Amino acid sequence: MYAQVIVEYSLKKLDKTFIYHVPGHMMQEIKVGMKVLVPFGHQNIYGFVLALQEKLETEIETKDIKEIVDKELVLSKELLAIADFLCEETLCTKISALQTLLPSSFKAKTQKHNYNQYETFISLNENMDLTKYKLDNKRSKKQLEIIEFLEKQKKVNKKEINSSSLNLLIKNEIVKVENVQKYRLNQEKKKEASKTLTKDQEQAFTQVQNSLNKYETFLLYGITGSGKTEVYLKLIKEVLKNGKTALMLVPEILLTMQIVKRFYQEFGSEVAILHSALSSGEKHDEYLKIMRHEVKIVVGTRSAVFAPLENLGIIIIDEEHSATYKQDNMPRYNAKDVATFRAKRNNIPLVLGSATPSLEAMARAQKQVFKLLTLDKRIGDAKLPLIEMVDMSEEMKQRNNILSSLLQRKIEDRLAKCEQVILLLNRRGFATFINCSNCGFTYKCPNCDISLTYHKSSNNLICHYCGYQLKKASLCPNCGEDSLNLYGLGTEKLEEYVQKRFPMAKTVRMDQDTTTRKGAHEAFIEDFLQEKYNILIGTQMVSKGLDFPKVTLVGIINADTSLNIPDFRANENTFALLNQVAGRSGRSNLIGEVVVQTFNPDNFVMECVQKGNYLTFYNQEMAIRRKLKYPPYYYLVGLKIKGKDYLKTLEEAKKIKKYLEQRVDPETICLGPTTALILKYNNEYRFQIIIKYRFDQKLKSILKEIDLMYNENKEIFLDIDLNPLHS
DNA sequence: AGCACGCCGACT
DNA sequence: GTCGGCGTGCTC
Repeated sequence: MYAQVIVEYSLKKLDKTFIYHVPGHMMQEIKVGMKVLVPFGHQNIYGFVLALQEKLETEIETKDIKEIVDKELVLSKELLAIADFLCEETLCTKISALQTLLPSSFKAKTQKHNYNQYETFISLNENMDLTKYKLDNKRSKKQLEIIEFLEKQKKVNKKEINSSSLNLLIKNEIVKVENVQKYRLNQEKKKEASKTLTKDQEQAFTQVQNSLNKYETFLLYGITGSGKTEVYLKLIKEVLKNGKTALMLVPEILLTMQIVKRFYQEFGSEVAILHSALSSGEKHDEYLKIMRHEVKIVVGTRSAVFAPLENLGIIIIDEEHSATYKQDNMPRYNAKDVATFRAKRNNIPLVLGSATPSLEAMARAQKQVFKLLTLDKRIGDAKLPLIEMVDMSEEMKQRNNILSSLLQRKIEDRLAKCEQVILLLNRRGFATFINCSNCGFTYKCPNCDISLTYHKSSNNLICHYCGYQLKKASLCPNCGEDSLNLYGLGTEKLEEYVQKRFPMAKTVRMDQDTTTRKGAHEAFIEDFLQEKYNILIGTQMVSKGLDFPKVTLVGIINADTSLNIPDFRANENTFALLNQVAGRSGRSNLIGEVVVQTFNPDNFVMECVQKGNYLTFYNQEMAIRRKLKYPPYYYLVGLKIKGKDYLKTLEEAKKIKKYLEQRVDPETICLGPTTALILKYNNEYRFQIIIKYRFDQKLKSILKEIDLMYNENKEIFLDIDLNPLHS
């Protein structure tokens, strides 16, 4: 028997199977989807078996497979099909598709490490004659004690006893030893009385329930606080009742910890979680639980969409509009597409939930491709917050350039009432750039084409793109004068300002800089929930999924930052972000307020945020997308051409553009090359070409061709992004 | 990716 | 005469 093996190196040249002979002793065990060790050239490397065959089609020399690496790991037909799908959707190699399906501990790679952890249990060996053993008067008192203890306890952890007498008992086979795999994460079920659903929730539930046995996509459009999670929980319970399994994706687990807790309460050890903040050992264990069918539900971030659940009954994607579902390095897959693929394959429903659906999703719902389910009321007596816009250009005249007088008054009011406040500023650090008033010098990143952000706590200047760091000098490094001025506002400065302005308030800042320590994020949230702080200051980290009943005021400090990014999704992202944060206010019986500080109060996005009107936003933004030929009316492809030499790279980009234009469908639009948003990044110049198309049968093969052409090129790097989220 | 093979420069 | 530089070519 022979096996087709794909090897561990991700190279276009090696993107094919190699045929190996299966030695006789492996014949019974070997299966398609297994990881094997094979001799390759002058070394032994790892690979996956993609097919088995009896005979060789052509007479070629073959080598023997060395060993089956892990008998438990067998990639299912479905996982292998997903790998094919990924190759097709992202133009990546087969092996890199397979590797991205797996947590790092299971990938095919040469360095290895044993991830399994065991616990040792001891018990009495029933096959031995205990009475006889005990009667032997050579036995020490300690030994007899242990035997007695084990007679009562039956089985105990070896750690509880561990003594030399125990070791003697083990040697004499009176006590037997058992190694049991220990999982790093364990959750007890804490049964909380299931909440009864509201009429709206019930209706949404029933509609999905009615199509549990067929492929259908639902868009659950539910405003913030409308209780989407409870609908998910009930659906999953229903699916489990039918003996099937469930997959639930969330944008970022840390920010959705409250949802995960709900899942643990409800399902306990039936849940596995998968996300990037887990250690590789923890991920390994969670993955094993899934493979061994010990869990029925997987909750996780993007890559959890590859969870090897069998007998899937439903896939749910919460916060469907979130950009985190798309991987922004190779392979650039979108978990939503993978979920759709799996839902189709398994004939099961896919539920997309959001308070601010992506335009793509809502457009499909409007065209009846997706079934629209609406939750337009908040649970309980909670009312939607009152949103006020403040024109910051007016405030600036009164020198209120950080907090408007309205926001200041309202903060004072909340502090007096002992209610809580969230302030959102989507920019970390202290000052966004530093400028010398004497000679005009500014600090810039030497690797990237942007100015450095000043972080006061560490007195560092940091590039937020490549991570370059520099200690800040007190005098201008160019002219030596003491005339460096700080401009721009970051969360660090905001916190300092708030502390000065409201000295009696306790503030806490949550951004990448304060939450790097593992668990810091959760600790902040827990403390804020317990009202140890009055004011929470943070980046968009504070916007998602959190439920603080005592928060009655949300201040959005600079609502325009995300609006001014030159990206076709800037409006959509801004609306989603502002709506999301606003939704943090007034989630209980207390009425909530939101103050949005903006320089563009007349912008339609701001108007829609103010009215909390998603559908108006949707309609207006759709008109813009149609006019400018952007998704969902057109599909996009983004090509990035990168290289160390500015001119050579630009020349090559122009060549690619020309080549494309000659070959694509006449209806297809090719734009560029233009400089990328950040022209120089990590010492490379970057240009981009955008392709817009509606139907183009040939496009993918043309792209594959171009990709191959630049594969060998050592000076120019080509990066193709099918359906990019940004442009 | 890694490793061998191969063909040119400064050394015991 | 040899050690070693890294260019190129191949891996069932």
